[in-house]
Amino acid sequence: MCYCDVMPDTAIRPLEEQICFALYSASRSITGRYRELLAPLGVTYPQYLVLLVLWETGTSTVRQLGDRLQLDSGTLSPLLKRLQALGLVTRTRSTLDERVVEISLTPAASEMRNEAPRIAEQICASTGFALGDLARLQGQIATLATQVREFG
Amino acid sequence: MCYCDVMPDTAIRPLEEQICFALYSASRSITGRYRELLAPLGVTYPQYLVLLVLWETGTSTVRQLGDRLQLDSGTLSPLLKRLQALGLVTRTRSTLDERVVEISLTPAASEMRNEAPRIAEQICASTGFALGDLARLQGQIATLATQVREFG
DNA sequence: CAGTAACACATTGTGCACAATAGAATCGTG
DNA sequence: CACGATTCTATTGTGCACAATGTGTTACTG
Repeated sequence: MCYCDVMPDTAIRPLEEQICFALYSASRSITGRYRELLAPLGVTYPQYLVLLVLWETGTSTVRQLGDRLQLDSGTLSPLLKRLQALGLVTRTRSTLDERVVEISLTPAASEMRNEAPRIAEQICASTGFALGDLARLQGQIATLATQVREFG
Repeated sequence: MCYCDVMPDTAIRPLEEQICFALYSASRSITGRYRELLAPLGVTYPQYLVLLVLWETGTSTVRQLGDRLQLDSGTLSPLLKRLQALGLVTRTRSTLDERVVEISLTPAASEMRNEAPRIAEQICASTGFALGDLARLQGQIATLATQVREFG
């Protein structure tokens, strides 16, 4: 019998002691902190994630963005249209493979990259964790996510 | 300077190494696992969280549910109406304070509680973590969330 | 090379999250 | 007791997530 979320007599652990609620709650808390920091830039956290990938790659297909962020086209298609409406990305259909849409940064979005280090720094500070502890924690959470996705 | 999400030369850490993305990604992964397990019961994960609280308290006000789950009425009001439509909760306005709406379990929802231990057990197994490690991880994540909410 | 399978992206519909606002009830203070 | 402030819930509007489906394109296979 598993004692993780369940007590011996089949009583249920309060949600404050369940791993999923911890992840769910923490994710929303830290996303809320990002919301404050990203407000001046006018983008949401999922939009910022797309920019993070594009700052690294320059150009990505919708598929590549989806693989990286674990998001499908149902989420990305409208999100990318909003980024395009904000003048931050361009969407051009590939000439080699007409199924593919390539997403590229505009100069405005490239400029925004300068703000990223300060934002990341403030997020780290908000956690109250030492950097080593934070890295260790991040690694364990990433391992758990991979495990659940692949062998759940 | 913070090295958590930021490299010395102001290069940005790839999102795979950022704590927020780890939380965001892990939360969605494990919620997806819950989705499979909860499908036979016909409820979503946020709805299940409400049931978890009510299995513990029997009756709660909307405010109490919101405090516990860190959700506001904009999220809870429609969610609770859906739970009512499913025949799992009743919503009655308090006679002592007419502003308050009290949420109570129906017998059908009380029955469902028997399924909870098995679900929790399978979630624990899906993580691939030892129970002690899982508890330690859960504690650290909860600490981080509190820190970000209160001192972010 | 014809036909079918696989792939990339978009669309539709449902259900969260959350900000902003509204409306009704209660509380506190003069 | 009056009345302004606070509390509790609901509503509206925007933006994710995700399942299911549709459409056009490319790849495979006989």
